[in-house]
Amino acid sequence: MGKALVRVEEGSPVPAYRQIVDQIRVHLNSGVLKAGDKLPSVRTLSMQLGVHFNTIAEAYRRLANEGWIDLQHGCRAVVCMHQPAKAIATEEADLLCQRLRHLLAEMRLKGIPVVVVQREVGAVFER
Amino acid sequence: MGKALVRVEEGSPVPAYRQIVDQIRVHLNSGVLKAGDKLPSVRTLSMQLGVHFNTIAEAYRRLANEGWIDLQHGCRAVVCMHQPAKAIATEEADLLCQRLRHLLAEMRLKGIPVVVVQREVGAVFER
DNA sequence: GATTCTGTATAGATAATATGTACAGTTAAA
DNA sequence: TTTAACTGTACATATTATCTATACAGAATC
Repeated sequence: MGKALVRVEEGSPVPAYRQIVDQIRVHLNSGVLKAGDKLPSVRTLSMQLGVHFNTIAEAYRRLANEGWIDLQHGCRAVVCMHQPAKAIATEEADLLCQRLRHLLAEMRLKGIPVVVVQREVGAVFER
Repeated sequence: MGKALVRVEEGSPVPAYRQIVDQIRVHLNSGVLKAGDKLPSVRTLSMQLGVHFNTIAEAYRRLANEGWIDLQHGCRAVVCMHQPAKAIATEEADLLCQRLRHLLAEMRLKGIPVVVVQREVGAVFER
Protein backbone atom coordinates (compact mmCIF):
# COMPACT_ATOMS: atom_id res chain seq x y z
CA MET A 1 0.00 0.00 0.00
CA GLY A 2 1.72 3.11 -1.27
CA LYS A 3 1.57 6.29 0.70
CA ALA A 4 -1.43 8.48 0.13
CA LEU A 5 -0.98 11.08 -2.56
CA VAL A 6 -2.16 13.87 -0.33
CA ARG A 7 -2.69 14.50 3.35
CA VAL A 8 -4.73 17.35 4.76
CA GLU A 9 -3.66 18.74 8.07
CA GLU A 10 -6.75 19.38 10.14
CA GLY A 11 -6.06 22.41 12.28
CA SER A 12 -3.78 24.18 9.84
CA PRO A 13 -4.40 27.83 9.05
CA VAL A 14 -3.67 27.13 5.40
CA PRO A 15 -6.92 26.14 3.69
CA ALA A 16 -7.49 22.56 2.59
CA TYR A 17 -7.69 23.28 -1.12
CA ARG A 18 -4.30 25.02 -1.02
CA GLN A 19 -2.69 22.18 0.93
CA ILE A 20 -3.93 19.86 -1.78
CA VAL A 21 -2.67 22.07 -4.60
CA ASP A 22 0.74 22.41 -3.01
CA GLN A 23 1.21 18.73 -2.37
CA ILE A 24 0.04 17.64 -5.79
CA ARG A 25 2.29 20.23 -7.41
CA VAL A 26 5.22 18.72 -5.57
CA HIS A 27 4.33 15.28 -6.89
CA LEU A 28 3.99 16.67 -10.39
CA ASN A 29 7.44 18.12 -10.18
CA SER A 30 9.10 15.17 -8.50
CA GLY A 31 7.84 12.76 -11.11
CA VAL A 32 5.51 10.78 -8.88
CA LEU A 33 2.81 12.07 -11.20
CA LYS A 34 3.84 11.82 -14.83
CA ALA A 35 2.33 13.27 -18.01
CA GLY A 36 -0.73 11.25 -18.98
CA ASP A 37 -1.42 10.00 -15.46
CA LYS A 38 -4.97 10.29 -14.27
CA LEU A 39 -5.69 11.92 -10.94
CA PRO A 40 -8.22 10.42 -8.55
CA SER A 41 -11.74 11.65 -9.11
CA VAL A 42 -12.87 14.57 -7.00
CA ARG A 43 -15.25 12.33 -5.09
CA THR A 44 -12.74 9.55 -4.47
CA LEU A 45 -10.11 11.92 -3.16
CA SER A 46 -12.65 13.89 -1.17
CA MET A 47 -13.67 10.78 0.73
CA GLN A 48 -10.05 9.86 1.43
CA LEU A 49 -9.35 13.30 2.81
CA GLY A 50 -12.64 13.92 4.56
CA VAL A 51 -13.49 17.12 2.74
CA HIS A 52 -16.21 18.04 0.30
CA PHE A 53 -15.61 17.12 -3.33
CA ASN A 54 -16.03 20.73 -4.35
CA THR A 55 -12.92 21.45 -2.36
CA ILE A 56 -11.04 18.94 -4.49
CA ALA A 57 -12.58 20.43 -7.61
CA GLU A 58 -11.31 23.84 -6.55
CA ALA A 59 -7.81 22.45 -6.10
CA TYR A 60 -7.91 20.80 -9.52
CA ARG A 61 -9.12 24.04 -11.08
CA ARG A 62 -6.11 25.86 -9.65
CA LEU A 63 -3.70 23.28 -10.97
CA ALA A 64 -5.38 23.47 -14.36
CA ASN A 65 -4.98 27.25 -14.37
CA GLU A 66 -1.30 26.82 -13.65
CA GLY A 67 -1.07 24.51 -16.63
CA TRP A 68 -0.30 21.33 -14.75
CA ILE A 69 -3.37 19.26 -15.52
CA ASP A 70 -6.11 19.08 -18.11
CA LEU A 71 -9.73 19.11 -16.98
CA GLN A 72 -12.52 17.87 -19.16
CA HIS A 73 -16.11 17.52 -18.13
CA GLY A 74 -16.98 13.89 -17.58
CA CYS A 75 -13.55 12.30 -17.36
CA ARG A 76 -10.86 12.31 -14.75
CA ALA A 77 -8.22 15.01 -14.56
CA VAL A 78 -5.08 14.09 -16.45
CA VAL A 79 -1.53 15.38 -16.14
CA CYS A 80 -0.59 17.61 -19.07
CA MET A 81 1.95 16.61 -21.68
CA HIS A 82 3.36 20.12 -21.82
CA GLN A 83 3.85 21.17 -18.25
CA PRO A 84 4.27 24.84 -17.35
CA ALA A 85 7.48 26.67 -18.13
CA LYS A 86 9.81 26.96 -15.23
CA ALA A 87 11.01 30.48 -15.91
CA ILE A 88 11.04 32.70 -12.85
CA ALA A 89 11.59 36.38 -12.18
CA THR A 90 14.44 37.29 -9.85
CA GLU A 91 11.97 39.09 -7.65
CA GLU A 92 10.02 35.88 -7.21
CA ALA A 93 13.26 34.05 -6.47
CA ASP A 94 14.05 36.56 -3.76
CA LEU A 95 10.66 35.97 -2.24
CA LEU A 96 11.22 32.24 -2.20
CA CYS A 97 14.62 32.69 -0.57
CA GLN A 98 12.99 34.85 2.04
CA ARG A 99 10.42 32.18 2.76
CA LEU A 100 13.20 29.64 2.98
CA ARG A 101 15.12 31.74 5.47
CA HIS A 102 12.08 32.14 7.66
CA LEU A 103 11.32 28.45 7.61
CA LEU A 104 14.92 27.53 8.32
CA ALA A 105 15.01 29.98 11.20
CA GLU A 106 11.87 28.39 12.59
CA MET A 107 13.36 24.93 12.28
CA ARG A 108 16.56 26.01 13.95
CA LEU A 109 14.49 27.59 16.68
CA LYS A 110 12.66 24.32 17.21
CA GLY A 111 15.92 22.48 17.61
CA ILE A 112 16.01 20.57 14.36
CA PRO A 113 19.64 19.70 13.57
CA VAL A 114 21.24 21.08 10.43
CA VAL A 115 22.04 17.60 9.11
CA VAL A 116 18.34 16.86 8.87
CA VAL A 117 17.86 19.97 6.77
CA GLN A 118 20.82 19.08 4.59
CA ARG A 119 19.43 15.64 4.02
CA GLU A 120 16.14 17.14 2.82
CA VAL A 121 17.99 19.48 0.49
CA GLY A 122 19.96 16.59 -0.93
CA ALA A 123 16.83 14.52 -1.39
CA VAL A 124 14.97 17.20 -3.26
CA PHE A 125 17.83 18.43 -5.41
CA GLU A 126 19.36 15.00 -6.05
CA ARG A 127 22.92 15.28 -4.99
CA MET B 1 18.83 53.30 7.36
CA GLY B 2 18.57 49.71 8.48
CA LYS B 3 16.28 47.31 6.71
CA ALA B 4 12.66 47.40 7.71
CA LEU B 5 11.73 45.05 10.51
CA VAL B 6 8.81 43.62 8.58
CA ARG B 7 7.56 43.57 5.02
CA VAL B 8 4.04 42.62 4.00
CA GLU B 9 3.65 40.94 0.67
CA GLU B 10 0.62 42.47 -1.01
CA GLY B 11 -0.96 39.73 -3.09
CA SER B 12 -0.02 36.87 -0.78
CA PRO B 13 -2.69 34.40 0.25
CA VAL B 14 -1.26 34.36 3.76
CA PRO B 15 -2.98 37.09 5.79
CA ALA B 16 -1.07 40.23 6.74
CA TYR B 17 -1.22 39.67 10.49
CA ARG B 18 0.32 36.21 10.10
CA GLN B 19 3.09 37.48 7.84
CA ILE B 20 3.87 40.02 10.54
CA VAL B 21 3.81 37.43 13.33
CA ASP B 22 6.07 35.06 11.41
CA GLN B 23 8.65 37.68 10.53
CA ILE B 24 8.81 39.20 13.97
CA ARG B 25 9.15 35.74 15.50
CA VAL B 26 12.14 35.13 13.28
CA HIS B 27 13.73 38.36 14.48
CA LEU B 28 13.01 37.43 18.06
CA ASN B 29 14.82 34.17 17.60
CA SER B 30 17.72 35.48 15.57
CA GLY B 31 18.51 38.10 18.16
CA VAL B 32 17.66 41.13 16.07
CA LEU B 33 15.04 41.74 18.72
CA LYS B 34 16.41 41.21 22.22
CA ALA B 35 14.72 40.95 25.59
CA GLY B 36 13.72 44.41 26.76
CA ASP B 37 13.53 45.88 23.27
CA LYS B 38 10.44 47.89 22.49
CA LEU B 39 8.50 47.13 19.36
CA PRO B 40 7.20 49.92 17.17
CA SER B 41 3.76 51.16 18.18
CA VAL B 42 0.84 49.60 16.39
CA ARG B 43 0.16 52.88 14.59
CA THR B 44 3.76 53.50 13.55
CA LEU B 45 4.17 50.03 12.12
CA SER B 46 0.76 50.11 10.51
CA MET B 47 1.69 53.23 8.56
CA GLN B 48 4.98 51.70 7.45
CA LEU B 49 3.22 48.59 6.20
CA GLY B 50 0.09 50.19 4.84
CA VAL B 51 -2.35 48.20 6.92
CA HIS B 52 -4.74 49.11 9.69
CA PHE B 53 -3.29 49.41 13.18
CA ASN B 54 -5.75 46.83 14.46
CA THR B 55 -4.04 44.36 12.18
CA ILE B 56 -0.75 45.09 13.94
CA ALA B 57 -2.50 44.83 17.28
CA GLU B 58 -3.77 41.39 16.30
CA ALA B 59 -0.24 40.30 15.40
CA TYR B 60 1.12 41.59 18.70
CA ARG B 61 -1.65 39.77 20.56
CA ARG B 62 -0.62 36.50 18.93
CA LEU B 63 3.02 37.00 19.82
CA ALA B 64 2.00 37.81 23.37
CA ASN B 65 -0.04 34.62 23.55
CA GLU B 66 3.01 32.68 22.43
CA GLY B 67 4.96 34.30 25.23
CA TRP B 68 7.32 36.34 23.10
CA ILE B 69 6.29 39.84 24.10
CA ASP B 70 4.57 41.66 26.94
CA LEU B 71 1.63 43.90 26.21
CA GLN B 72 0.48 46.57 28.58
CA HIS B 73 -2.20 49.12 27.93
CA GLY B 74 -0.71 52.51 27.25
CA CYS B 75 2.91 51.61 26.58
CA ARG B 76 4.70 49.96 23.70
CA ALA B 77 5.06 46.22 23.38
CA VAL B 78 8.27 44.92 24.89
CA VAL B 79 10.21 41.72 24.28
CA CYS B 80 9.89 39.32 27.21
CA MET B 81 12.78 38.44 29.46
CA HIS B 82 11.70 34.82 29.64
CA GLN B 83 11.02 33.78 26.09
CA PRO B 84 8.98 30.64 25.32
CA ALA B 85 10.48 27.22 25.74
CA LYS B 86 11.82 25.76 22.57
CA ALA B 87 10.75 22.19 23.16
CA ILE B 88 9.18 20.54 20.16
CA ALA B 89 7.29 17.35 19.57
CA THR B 90 8.60 15.00 16.90
CA GLU B 91 5.29 15.27 15.17
CA GLU B 92 5.78 18.99 14.86
CA ALA B 93 9.29 18.41 13.56
CA ASP B 94 7.91 16.12 10.88
CA LEU B 95 5.49 18.80 9.87
CA LEU B 96 8.29 21.32 9.55
CA CYS B 97 10.33 18.90 7.44
CA GLN B 98 7.32 18.42 5.24
CA ARG B 99 6.95 22.16 4.77
CA LEU B 100 10.65 22.36 3.99
CA ARG B 101 10.37 19.65 1.35
CA HIS B 102 7.49 21.42 -0.31
CA LEU B 103 9.27 24.74 -0.35
CA LEU B 104 12.47 23.17 -1.66
CA ALA B 105 10.53 21.39 -4.38
CA GLU B 106 8.97 24.67 -5.36
CA MET B 107 12.35 26.37 -5.50
CA ARG B 108 13.83 23.61 -7.55
CA LEU B 109 10.84 23.79 -9.85
CA LYS B 110 11.40 27.48 -10.29
CA GLY B 111 15.00 26.88 -11.30
CA ILE B 112 16.78 28.13 -8.21
CA PRO B 113 20.20 26.46 -8.03
CA VAL B 114 21.02 24.22 -5.09
CA VAL B 115 24.03 26.29 -4.12
CA VAL B 116 21.75 29.21 -3.36
CA VAL B 117 19.75 27.01 -1.04
CA GLN B 118 22.87 25.68 0.62
CA ARG B 119 24.11 29.21 1.19
CA GLU B 120 20.86 30.05 2.96
CA VAL B 121 21.12 26.96 5.13
CA GLY B 122 24.68 27.85 6.05
CA ALA B 123 23.71 31.40 6.88
CA VAL B 124 20.87 30.43 9.17
CA PHE B 125 22.59 27.53 10.92
CA GLU B 126 26.01 29.21 11.16
CA ARG B 127 28.44 26.98 9.37
C1' DG C 1 -30.73 3.40 -23.82
C1' DA C 2 -29.77 3.18 -18.87
C1' DT C 3 -26.81 3.33 -15.17
C1' DT C 4 -22.89 5.05 -13.12
C1' DC C 5 -19.14 7.32 -13.26
C1' DT C 6 -17.01 11.92 -14.13
C1' DG C 7 -16.40 17.35 -13.52
C1' DT C 8 -19.32 21.83 -13.25
C1' DA C 9 -22.27 25.62 -11.63
C1' DT C 10 -24.60 28.16 -8.32
C1' DA C 11 -26.29 29.45 -4.00
C1' DG C 12 -25.73 29.59 0.78
C1' DA C 13 -23.55 29.11 5.50
C1' DT C 14 -19.74 29.91 8.17
C1' DA C 15 -15.35 31.60 9.38
C1' DA C 16 -11.36 34.50 8.70
C1' DT C 17 -9.60 38.91 7.88
C1' DA C 18 -9.29 43.86 7.68
C1' DT C 19 -11.22 48.16 8.87
C1' DG C 20 -13.71 52.32 11.35
C1' DT C 21 -14.51 54.40 15.46
C1' DA C 22 -14.66 55.21 20.18
C1' DC C 23 -12.46 54.30 24.36
C1' DA C 24 -8.91 53.97 28.30
C1' DG C 25 -4.20 53.73 30.16
C1' DT C 26 0.70 55.96 30.12
C1' DT C 27 3.97 59.34 29.31
C1' DA C 28 5.84 63.76 29.06
C1' DA C 29 5.55 68.45 28.39
C1' DA C 30 3.44 72.67 29.94
C1' DT D 1 -1.39 69.17 38.40
C1' DT D 2 -3.29 69.73 33.97
C1' DT D 3 -3.00 68.99 29.27
C1' DA D 4 -1.74 66.97 25.07
C1' DA D 5 0.05 63.40 22.53
C1' DC D 6 1.04 58.97 22.50
C1' DT D 7 0.06 54.14 23.63
C1' DG D 8 -2.86 49.51 23.32
C1' DT D 9 -7.95 47.82 23.56
C1' DA D 10 -12.87 46.77 22.49
C1' DC D 11 -16.45 46.15 19.56
C1' DA D 12 -19.31 46.66 15.57
C1' DT D 13 -19.10 46.32 10.69
C1' DA D 14 -17.76 45.22 5.85
C1' DT D 15 -15.53 42.27 3.03
C1' DT D 16 -13.53 38.28 1.53
C1' DA D 17 -12.24 33.39 1.78
C1' DT D 18 -13.43 28.90 2.51
C1' DC D 19 -16.34 25.05 2.71
C1' DT D 20 -20.58 22.79 1.91
C1' DA D 21 -25.19 21.36 -0.19
C1' DT D 22 -27.61 20.48 -4.14
C1' DA D 23 -28.74 20.15 -8.76
C1' DC D 24 -26.90 19.77 -13.18
C1' DA D 25 -24.38 18.00 -17.60
C1' DG D 26 -20.75 15.34 -20.13
C1' DA D 27 -18.40 10.63 -20.74
C1' DA D 28 -17.88 5.87 -20.08
C1' DT D 29 -19.64 1.30 -19.41
C1' DC D 30 -22.93 -2.13 -19.25
